[in-house]
Amino acid sequence: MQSRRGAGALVGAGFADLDMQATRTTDLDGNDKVGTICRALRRAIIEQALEPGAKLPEDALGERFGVSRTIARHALGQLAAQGLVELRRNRIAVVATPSWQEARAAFDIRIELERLVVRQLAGNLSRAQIAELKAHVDAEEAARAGPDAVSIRLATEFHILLASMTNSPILIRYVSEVAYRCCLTLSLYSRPHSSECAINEHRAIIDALAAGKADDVIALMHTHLDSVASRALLSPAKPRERDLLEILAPYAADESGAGKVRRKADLNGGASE
Amino acid sequence: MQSRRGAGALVGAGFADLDMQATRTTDLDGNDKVGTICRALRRAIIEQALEPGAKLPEDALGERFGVSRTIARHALGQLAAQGLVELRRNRIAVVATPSWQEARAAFDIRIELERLVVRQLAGNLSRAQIAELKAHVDAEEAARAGPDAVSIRLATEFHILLASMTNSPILIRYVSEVAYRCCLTLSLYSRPHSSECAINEHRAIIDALAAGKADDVIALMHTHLDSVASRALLSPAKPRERDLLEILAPYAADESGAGKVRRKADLNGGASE
DNA sequence: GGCATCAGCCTTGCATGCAGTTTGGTTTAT
DNA sequence: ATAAACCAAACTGCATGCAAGGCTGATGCC
Repeated sequence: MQSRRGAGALVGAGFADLDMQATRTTDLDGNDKVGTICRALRRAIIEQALEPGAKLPEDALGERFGVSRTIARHALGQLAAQGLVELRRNRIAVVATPSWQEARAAFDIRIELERLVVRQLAGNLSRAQIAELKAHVDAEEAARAGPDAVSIRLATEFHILLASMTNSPILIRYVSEVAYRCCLTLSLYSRPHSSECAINEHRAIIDALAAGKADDVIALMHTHLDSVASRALLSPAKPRERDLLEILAPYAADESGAGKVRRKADLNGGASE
Repeated sequence: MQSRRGAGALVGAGFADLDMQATRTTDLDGNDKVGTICRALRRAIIEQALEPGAKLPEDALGERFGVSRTIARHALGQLAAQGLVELRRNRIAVVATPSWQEARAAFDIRIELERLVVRQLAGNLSRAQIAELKAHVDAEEAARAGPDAVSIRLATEFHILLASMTNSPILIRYVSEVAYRCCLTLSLYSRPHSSECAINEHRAIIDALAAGKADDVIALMHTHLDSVASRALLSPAKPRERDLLEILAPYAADESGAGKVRRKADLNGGASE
């Protein structure tokens, strides 16, 4: 046994069912144990089982996945390279907590990358591929009954599925990475997910892709991603649990006027600094 | 000591002067030993001291940099995540050898990303930043006398310098990564580097940025990168040492001409051993 | 009572050791 | 002589052990 104390940090985070699942994505990670941990952690992150800021001690990870710290450490390094984890020297790794500006930048990048995807794909999809896309959207539809986390993951994976049809490893990788990053930001800034419109937009994109109308697809994808970003990032700062100092600011100075809600949050809220 | 055989693989690769240099770039890598090795290796790769396909045994790396295999391994993992190194299970890591299609895709992505950069930067640069850019181009100019490798590196770093002025960590990172990848492909497919035009184009971009004419800058950057890509990737396939089968094809049927060059050494020797 | 100091544990940083896989040369059988 | 089999060295995959740095709670001082 190697755990000392931190094991508890992860135990409650909902790992029960995603240990060895390690399904597709693409091949952002290898096929070895490191890759397994990466996929499991990423999935936990994008499904919000691990919220931004959650601690990821090497010991606990290693114990949980039945590997040594060495491997857990390596996996954290990979996830850090993908921007999902923050690694500070001599400190416990944590799930990344992108700022609002970073989130916005990620969406901007994503829009450009996915423009490349649909530009290349428009009119070049096989019948089987179109069927696969439609099946995925059907799965999204079905998942509306389930938890939001799954809907969000499926919506993200729709875009990754699209990218994977380009057969361009680089494009696939960057789209995957940035899509996951965007997905991560949703858990930070987005209000309860409303997926119905996204699903319709996905269907529209598929139709336009099948019709081969490149310009239309590009426009559709752009507005789709833009609206996703807008829904997610509407308020320049809606720090859920991000900055303890900001959260507690309203409570800080009101020893007297107990009923008041001092909107200190506007400070970094409006200015979006 | 820990080297067994492969130590020699790297000794001849020109590491003498780039061990602990570990200059800026941005913060693609950490500040620790792993980051040091990453930066050194990346620099060796983009300066073509390590050609695509060169072997990178963990032992040799560790010995050369005075660290254990663990660290060397981690560094290789990071570089693999950035696409500069290829990692196959149970096999020696090698410098990445992107296909022509991948190279083209990398340039396409780069064009989009750098469009974001200049769009954001146009008209928003301080006097000091403009001076810094001009100084960099001057350095490029000065480096024309030196080896091509340095010119290529400086040209790449001009773009990274631009990106770093956006203050968007994500954009900086992706531009850096993809720029390095493109730089790597130059050593595969490009003919002897001709840098004079690139330098002029860089100056033009700076001027347009300073003038704040966003559309002009975007167009300039686009044509600049496009021409770089064209110069580099003009011939859809010019495999320098890539495909052993292709290289040896001419030699296949001539047992008679014995006085020819003893190509045995170039087989795997040209790259690493 | 409040604040600075400090000690001990938790955690990371890194090296080393062992086991399994690949490699390339040698041996052996045809 | 050729090709299959084999064997030893090299290399990777991974776990473990030790030292150093950060965090937490306790102690002492103001």
